[in-house]
Amino acid sequence: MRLSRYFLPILREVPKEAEIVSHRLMLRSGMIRQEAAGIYAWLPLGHRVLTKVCNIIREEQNRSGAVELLMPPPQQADLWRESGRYDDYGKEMLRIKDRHERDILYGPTNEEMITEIVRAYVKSYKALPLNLYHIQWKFRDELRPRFGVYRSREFLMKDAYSFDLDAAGARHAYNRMFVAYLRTFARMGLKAIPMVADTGPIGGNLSHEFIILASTGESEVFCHGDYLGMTPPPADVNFEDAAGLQGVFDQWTSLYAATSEKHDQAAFAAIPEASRMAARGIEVGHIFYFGTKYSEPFGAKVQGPDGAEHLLHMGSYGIGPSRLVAAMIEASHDEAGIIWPDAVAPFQVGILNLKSGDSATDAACDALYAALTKAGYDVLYDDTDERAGVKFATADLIGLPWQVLVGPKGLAGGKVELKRRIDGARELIAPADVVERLKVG
RNA sequence: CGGAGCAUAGCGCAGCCUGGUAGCGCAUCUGCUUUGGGAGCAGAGGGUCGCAGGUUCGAAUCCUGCUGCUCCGACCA
Repeated sequence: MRLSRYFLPILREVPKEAEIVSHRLMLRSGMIRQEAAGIYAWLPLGHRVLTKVCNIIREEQNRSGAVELLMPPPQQADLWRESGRYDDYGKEMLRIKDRHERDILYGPTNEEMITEIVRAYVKSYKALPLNLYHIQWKFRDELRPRFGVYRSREFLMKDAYSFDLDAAGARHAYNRMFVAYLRTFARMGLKAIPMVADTGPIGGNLSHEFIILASTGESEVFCHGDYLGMTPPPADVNFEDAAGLQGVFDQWTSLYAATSEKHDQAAFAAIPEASRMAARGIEVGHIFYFGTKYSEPFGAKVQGPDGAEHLLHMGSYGIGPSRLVAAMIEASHDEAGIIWPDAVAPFQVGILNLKSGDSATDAACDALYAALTKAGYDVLYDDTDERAGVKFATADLIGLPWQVLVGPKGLAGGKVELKRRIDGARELIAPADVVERLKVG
């Protein structure tokens, strides 16, 4: 993409409402624009990151055996009356009347709808296990939205719902998601720690929050320091192997880790002092096993091998991609701007033409742009006629992981400069070697 | 939902108290000079001063109502 043809509204000054660093940087780098309290438009740069985050989530959900569908944001109130949550949910639920005075709501979650769908079609244990997920906009009318897309009213959520014949099957389903989540966050360059959690209004008896550590995190968390050194499960983990997955689960839950609500001072004190970590955390995922809480009111049953009818055992599993984007910035930035992990960077490589209009520099940039694009990289080519300093500042602000600086000084020696955003390391390199060099990482 | 505040150009702000032709910085456009870490000079464009009433010869400014937004607290992917 040529920057001169792109839509990247960079702000030099920060809008006053932005309190936390991720909100400030998302506004400054032209990723989002606020349209109302807690409601945001995703501008092209932000949309690119959000899309990449969703794709990683999607790949790992699919790998674990979950199946994607798409349910609508508006739902009929009657569906929620079946579970009793239409009255329970309170003012967080956005309620609407259509032209026929029918009660409609903008979905804050989808347990009811997915249970209705499964109830309609799934009649036999042979269709199980089943895990259906979608990535869709949710609305929760928060008392006080804040911190940009971190706590917005409209937000994107990946929500998965598992259906099994019995508690043992549901436990396997829970562990599949547990492992998929470990992999998902690791691929985004995040160290997410699973912590014992409250089940809250969703109900149930087994639940974990996935927390990443960041000094600006909302909740206080306590855990064993060894979590930071643990290796996530590999890509070829066997999701059919119930015992193997339970082993991974046991390993990742063997050490102490809890949010402040579930904190056990005595257990924490038992950890050797050097390994005790008390920090701030950001919740980026939450998984629940809740048994027959919804299948019972909905009458969602299948016939088992014994010929009898069995209520489905369910779990639900959420990740907020829009919040995740903000969380990644909280966890990875410096004074100059965002530092994106390669996997989610809006563009992997930036080409900075330090002297637009100089024919040799233009030609070198054009050639590099063509070569990198052909090699499959997402490239942002800054071909504007801004000064070099402006281009450096822009590339660092929007967090391009690799930056190729092309100017007359370097080209005089047959070189361009390759800069790594994360540590500022630079190396002089021949333009023809850039593609090969990036493969090394 | 309790408490506090704000609303004037894309962004940040002044002007309001004491009514009298709507301003500053950044950004944008034009020209010249610059050109490897957010350039300089000169010029230009851009506003129903959140909305609706009222007071007044005259309202950004005073009064009333409304709307939107932000911050602090309790709740939340």
